[in-house]
Amino acid sequence: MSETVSDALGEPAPDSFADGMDAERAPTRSLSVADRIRASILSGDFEPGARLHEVRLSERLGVSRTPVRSALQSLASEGLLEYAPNRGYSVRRFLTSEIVDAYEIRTMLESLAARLAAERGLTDAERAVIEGALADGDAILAKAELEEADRIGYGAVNFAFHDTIHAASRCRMLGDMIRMCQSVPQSSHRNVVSFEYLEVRRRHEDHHRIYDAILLRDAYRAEMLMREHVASVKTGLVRSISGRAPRSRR
Amino acid sequence: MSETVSDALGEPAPDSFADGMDAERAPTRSLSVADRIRASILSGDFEPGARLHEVRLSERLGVSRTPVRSALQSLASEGLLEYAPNRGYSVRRFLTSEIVDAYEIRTMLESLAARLAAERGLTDAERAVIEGALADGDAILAKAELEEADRIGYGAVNFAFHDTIHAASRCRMLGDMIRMCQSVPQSSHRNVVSFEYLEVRRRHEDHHRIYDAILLRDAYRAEMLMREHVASVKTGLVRSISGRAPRSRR
DNA sequence: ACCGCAAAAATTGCGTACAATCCGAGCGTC
DNA sequence: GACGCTCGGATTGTACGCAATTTTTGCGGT
Repeated sequence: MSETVSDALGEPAPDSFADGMDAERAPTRSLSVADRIRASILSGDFEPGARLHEVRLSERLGVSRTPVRSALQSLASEGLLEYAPNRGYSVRRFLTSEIVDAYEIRTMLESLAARLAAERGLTDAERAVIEGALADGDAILAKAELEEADRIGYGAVNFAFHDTIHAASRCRMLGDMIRMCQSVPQSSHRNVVSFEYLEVRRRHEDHHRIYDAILLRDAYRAEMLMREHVASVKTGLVRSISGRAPRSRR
Repeated sequence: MSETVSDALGEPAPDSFADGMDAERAPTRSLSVADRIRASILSGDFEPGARLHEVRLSERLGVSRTPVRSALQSLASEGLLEYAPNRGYSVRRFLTSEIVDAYEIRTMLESLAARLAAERGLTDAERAVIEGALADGDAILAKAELEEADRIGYGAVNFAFHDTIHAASRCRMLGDMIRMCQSVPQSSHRNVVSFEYLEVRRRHEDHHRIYDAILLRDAYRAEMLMREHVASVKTGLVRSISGRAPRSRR
């Protein structure tokens, strides 16, 4: 059993691209268009390095170039696209080294979030969410084997756990940066991390310990546990990339 | 003797706002306008929370609303402005806690950069730059007292040192994120950090040790030294904010 | 006076036309 | 045949006008 790395530590799922039926909950076309293009890229509709022509996108999406340009600029600032003046936007090409590096960064940021959460404490609501997530995870793992539905369920549990800690850090910039790390597409869904029962169980145990440390306001332990927790996912990713060490960069 | 925190670890200096004489080296109006508005904000031309009206800016800058809108969006993604759909952009208000938090984040990121630099090694050019910066710093500190020019000179030395390590991390996202931390305006140049001779000397000694660790490929030591190096600046900032502990948040 | 509501003003969002720039094909020269 | 140049098409950058939304203003009721 294995799943994409993205689920290993929790991540929102994209939806389809050119569905004109899009509910368009977004308050403005620019934002809506950005969401749709982002989802399209993350679902692999464009080759890495492909140019994104403003007119074609605007025709395909049924809007003018203006909101498309705005959306492209947003996506570039998110790191999903590259921009060259007078030469437009293209899908950013991620080297495997960049994907691994994103986990290095995320390791530092998530461990900081855990430390800050421990230092600053949790609200009642946050405690409730985490305890719910831990209980749900316990339930899923009570069975000795994981089905597809369990993996999806655990992904949600996992996301709730981490997301709540980000919130508990009371530091918006930190959450934003972690989001940027998560938005690095995992090499077009090609890189998978080992997702065996024991791996999940171990990560879930980590969650329990991290929560304990935060509750006890043990900032140092919370930081170190979270650091190891995320770093282990990186290690698994590196290993799965093909058993050999992360290849030289550039 | 003291200087703004921004110089304590190196940061580019902004230039004036509406100087139409602006060389406009930027390849496009949008980028040029973004630079000018950014400089204007960082130099304190706008109150925190102030709305930025597109038409007024476009008139003041002598361009149409289109590049202004593009520039505002860029600045918002940099974290300098806040955006609300249909309600425009306003200068982001930074709580002192957010400024301190930015240093917390930067501590983690810079220490990671130092570790990666140690793991991955320096190019000849990078070694040369750092050794030059260290030598220049030695020269400045040979005198037992610092004049204004020395402080400016040391700021440049300091910037070169850190910037080269960021580059040596071979991790673009890391550099980008550190830049975001640096772009948090230090509470309108009001927060200053102790900048006495001994403080600078100590930081310069840190630089020497960090460089040694990187040269020796001692990743752990490089990380820890850099962590303490940046954290000490944060501590100084917190102390200078008024001698009392960082006040409770929210 | 205070509150709610409606119309007007101000401001942002979007569409479209035009200008500037970039890229490649074709041609001429060496 | 290779190199450089010019020209044409394609694409992005900018200006401007109108539509949509928000905010302010003004009025009537209580």
